[in-house]
Formats: sequence, C-alpha cells, structure tokens
Amino acid sequence: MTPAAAPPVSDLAATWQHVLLLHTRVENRLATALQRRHGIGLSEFRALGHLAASPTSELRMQELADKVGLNQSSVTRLVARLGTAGFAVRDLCPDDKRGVYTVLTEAGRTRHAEASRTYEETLEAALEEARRADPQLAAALTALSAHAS
Amino acid sequence: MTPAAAPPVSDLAATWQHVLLLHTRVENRLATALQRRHGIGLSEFRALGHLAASPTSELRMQELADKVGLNQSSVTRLVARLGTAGFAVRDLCPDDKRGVYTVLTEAGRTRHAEASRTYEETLEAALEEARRADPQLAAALTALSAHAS
DNA sequence: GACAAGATGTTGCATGTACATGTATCCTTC
DNA sequence: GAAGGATACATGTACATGCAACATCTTGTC
Repeated sequence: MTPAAAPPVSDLAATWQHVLLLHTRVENRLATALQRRHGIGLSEFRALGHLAASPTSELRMQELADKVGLNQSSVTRLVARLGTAGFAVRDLCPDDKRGVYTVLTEAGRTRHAEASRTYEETLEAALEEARRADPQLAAALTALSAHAS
Repeated sequence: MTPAAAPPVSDLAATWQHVLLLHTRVENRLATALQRRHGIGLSEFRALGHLAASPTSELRMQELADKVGLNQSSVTRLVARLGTAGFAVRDLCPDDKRGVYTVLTEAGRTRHAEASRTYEETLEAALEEARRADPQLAAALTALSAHAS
C-alpha cells in the first residue's frame, strides 16, 4: 500500500522518491479517512473545497479541472458524481451557452465543512508521523510552510 | 492537467496543496516523457528500477508491491505487463511454493537503463522549473536532498 | 498424518482516469 | 451574414487500480 525503500539511483531520483513516499502515504490516509467517515473521495472533497473557496460558490468546468489537477473529461464525471450526491448542481452559463457552471449546494458546503475537520486531523497526524520518521522531511515541510503566494 | 491555485484553508492544508501541485506536475511530465520516448509507464519504470536495484535482480510480489506503492493485485497485473513486454519473467519460488519471483530480463535491464536517462533529465527539468516558480520549494527540496538513510 | 490458521498470489468486479472524438457555441474575418 | 477556426463540454473506449473473494501452499499443533 505504501512505498518502502528508495532505489539506489541518482541523488535527484532519490530525493524525488522521498516525495513519492510521503505523497502516497499521506494521500492514502486522507482518502481512506474521508471515504470511511464522510463517504466522499479525495477528488470530490477537493472539488468541494475549491467551489467553497470561490466567491460565488461556482466554477466552470475547466477552472475546476485546473484547480483539482484533473483533465476536463474527468471533471465532467466528477461533477456528475457531485450532482448525484446532491453536493452541486450544474447551471448553464447565460452569456456563453457553451459554458457550464458547477454550483455548490448547501448540502455540499455542509459536507465539505464536516469533512474538512477530518481532513485536517488526518493530514496533521500523517505529516507528524512522517516528520518523526524522517527529520529531513520536517525541515523540508517547514521550509514549505513559510507561507507563500 | 495541473492544479492551479491553493484553496484558502488552513496553513497545513495549504502546505500540502503545494506538495500536491508539485507532485502532479512532475509526475505528469515524467509519465508523458517515459511513455512517449520509451513506451513504458511510470509504474513499469519504477518496478524495473527496483528489480534492477535488487542484488539478485528479482523480487517477490509483496516486496515489489511495497516498493512501488501499489497493492498486491495491482502488482500481479503490473508484472503481467512486464512479462508481455519481455522485461521480466515469473519464476516460482523453489522453497516456498506460494511465492513468485519476478525476475528482470536483460531486455528489461536495458530498457530501464535507457529510460533512466530520460527520467533523470525530465525530473531535473521539472524540478528546476518548479524551483524557479516557487523559491520556497527550492529550499524545501534542498532540505530533502541533504541525502537520507 | 490431519486439521486449523496464516501467508502468498490471483481473479471478478467496480471505479476513476486519460485519450480521442463528437457536438454545440462563440469569435473573427471577409 | 456566412465561412473557418477556436473553445467548452460530453461521450466512447481502454486501461490501471483497489477491494473482496478465492485457491494454494506452509506452518504449528495435536
């Protein structure tokens, strides 16, 4: 379920292997926790998060695709799932009839807020564990969390 | 195809979003490069790498699963693909008849060596680009590359 | 030896994703 | 205002993955 050892190659590849290891472990834990405790997947949760973060609680398909890191077709199906679950509704764009807005529903906002707590807790725990297992990682994460953008 | 902006949430989640962003971008570039220039996927490449790194050029299914970060069933199919491509052969474990060794072939070793160059170059370029786009990332990667275990 | 319990892989099935393509709409130019 | 091309999504298809059920083999115990 999780990568175990780095293959002895170049320094660069070894460094990246560290990132992969971390990513796999943490994402697996997040996905499992969200699925079991809130019945939603990681992509769904993140899509809800981006919608919730939008001032108008809505995003167009391509915007959402960029933000969640999926391609456009995957987002079509993702939004379909959100719609089935009642967390979002599709709304045709009035001025551009090609466009489709995905609008967050109240149910969606609520579920996201609930799941956020789990997400935070799980992330916190997973990263803390990783830090303990690998002090270098702690340093790297600290460097990253010096807040950006 | 790649995440664009961080959703305004907690610091922790924002930090993790950074990692996700990096991961998606780099892995996509690696996968595309390997597929187009060598006709193999990322999982296949990494499996070959772990096999090549093994002193005996062979690993059992569960070991391989741990190393590449997939579960057993996925590895069964992964090894089947490697077998079809001629990069590995299955070998029954003589002393434990439940076990199956996946043995790297010469063709597999060769292909991995070739692909490694692409992998290194692409990784180098992708990380360099990411560094330029985000100075914090540079610091974090430096902290990580202070070589571990 | 025989049986129970555990370990090791494999297979059936469902899901999620990417790629290629289709359809509708918009925009630019003439 | 019609033609040509670009853009925004949807759909068909293929494939990789995870989970659960299964078969096979080993080990421990009697």
